[in-house]
Amino acid sequence: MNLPTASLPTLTTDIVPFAIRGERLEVLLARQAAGWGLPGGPIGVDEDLDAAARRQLVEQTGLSDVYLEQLYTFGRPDRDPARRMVAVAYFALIPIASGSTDAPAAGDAVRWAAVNEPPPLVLDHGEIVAVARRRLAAKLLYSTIALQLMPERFTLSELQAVHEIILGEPLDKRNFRKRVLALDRIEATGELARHGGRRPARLYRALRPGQVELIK
Amino acid sequence: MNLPTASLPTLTTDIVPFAIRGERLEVLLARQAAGWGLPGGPIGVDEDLDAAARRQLVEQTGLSDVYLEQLYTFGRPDRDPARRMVAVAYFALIPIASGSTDAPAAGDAVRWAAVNEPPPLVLDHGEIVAVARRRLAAKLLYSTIALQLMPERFTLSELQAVHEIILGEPLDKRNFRKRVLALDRIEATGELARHGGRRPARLYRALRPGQVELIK
DNA sequence: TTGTAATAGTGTTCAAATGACACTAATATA
DNA sequence: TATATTAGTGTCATTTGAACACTATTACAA
Repeated sequence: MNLPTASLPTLTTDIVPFAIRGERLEVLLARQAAGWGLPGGPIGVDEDLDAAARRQLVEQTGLSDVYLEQLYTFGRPDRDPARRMVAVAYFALIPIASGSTDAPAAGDAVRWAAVNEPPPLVLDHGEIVAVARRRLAAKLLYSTIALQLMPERFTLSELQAVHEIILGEPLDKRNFRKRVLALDRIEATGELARHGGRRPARLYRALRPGQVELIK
Repeated sequence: MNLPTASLPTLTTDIVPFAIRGERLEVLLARQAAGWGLPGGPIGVDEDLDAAARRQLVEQTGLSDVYLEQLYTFGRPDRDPARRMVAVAYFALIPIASGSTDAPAAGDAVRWAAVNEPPPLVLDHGEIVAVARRRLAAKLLYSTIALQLMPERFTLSELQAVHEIILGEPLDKRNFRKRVLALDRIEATGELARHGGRRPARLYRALRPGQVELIK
């Protein structure tokens, strides 16, 4: 097995796995020798970039079949003091755990952290999270990307809460519903969500679940 | 000097240098062994990604001090049949040559090509140009990026023509002027552009020339 | 010198989209 | 049966966007 030579930077991926948990936007971190950081690692010699990100996410967090999008490539020569590393960064969107367990896997090798009050992260991972967060917030406004954070069935109140959490500001309930229904990207299932102690809400589902489309 | 080993992909940049020439959007190509392709090449072991792109653009085309933005990282394992190459792609915006010469440099090592009817390019460079073109068109709508294609002083008709060429559709003259002036990112210099044979136009300049700002 | 060709410059009106705003409905539980 | 809690619904005013035509200024030709 060959080791990196001095003639080439090492190429890695770093993945920012986002999920809405409780009332916050959180990131899933992976334990590393130097502290907490983003999941990711070296890209195989003949491995596709997207495939590498997907593989590392599964290996390190157990998460599969999630939305994944290339974010930016970080390559400041001093971003890793030890050796030259260039990271192709991705972000992943993990649906809200609708039922059952929400711990993805891997005992104490991973942890969730709030994006707003993040713990110190290794290298420039804090910056990568910040860039990813900005991109996510921007895309909320002109795409259907928020649906990738939702479970298969969800209520309009839940969808609105997701928008409010990411944008960091309250939205008008009637205007939100008007807009989101006019887009014609979700449909009512006919079922009701019953939680207890209040009026049950209609459940909706995405018309084209896998796709992220530009809107307006 | 070390050569690439089998354990790491080779990291390169590819730059899509856009300019408005005549009535078309064009790209500057560099002659390569296998045909015409984008300027670019290997990134130095301790070289910053942006710096590498900038260096290669100067070396291969003579263009310096242009707007440069990271586009996307292309890494399909089969994109180069010879060896594994991962390319961090950039696009550059070159101001319309206001006066004097517009040939950037480097005799027959470079050539301009229309983006609409592009010649066959090496590897996946055709795809990279297409992605860059889409990004440029998208950014026209929500940023001041078009100003990076303008000379220091320009007329509103010229600015409108740039938009029309990139968007591929005619724009209403009065609405265009209303919008662009309301943004408050350019100012009249007080000078007039005189070309001959017609009414001279007012010259404008960017208020913050280097900056690309998000609008509306 | 006058006429012509060419481009610069300028407002209004209508339609559509956006944003603000408050009450009734349905359920679980005390 | 009363109460607490969340779901669900429409209108109006303002802002924004789109369509639209004529006059002004110059160079050059007749």
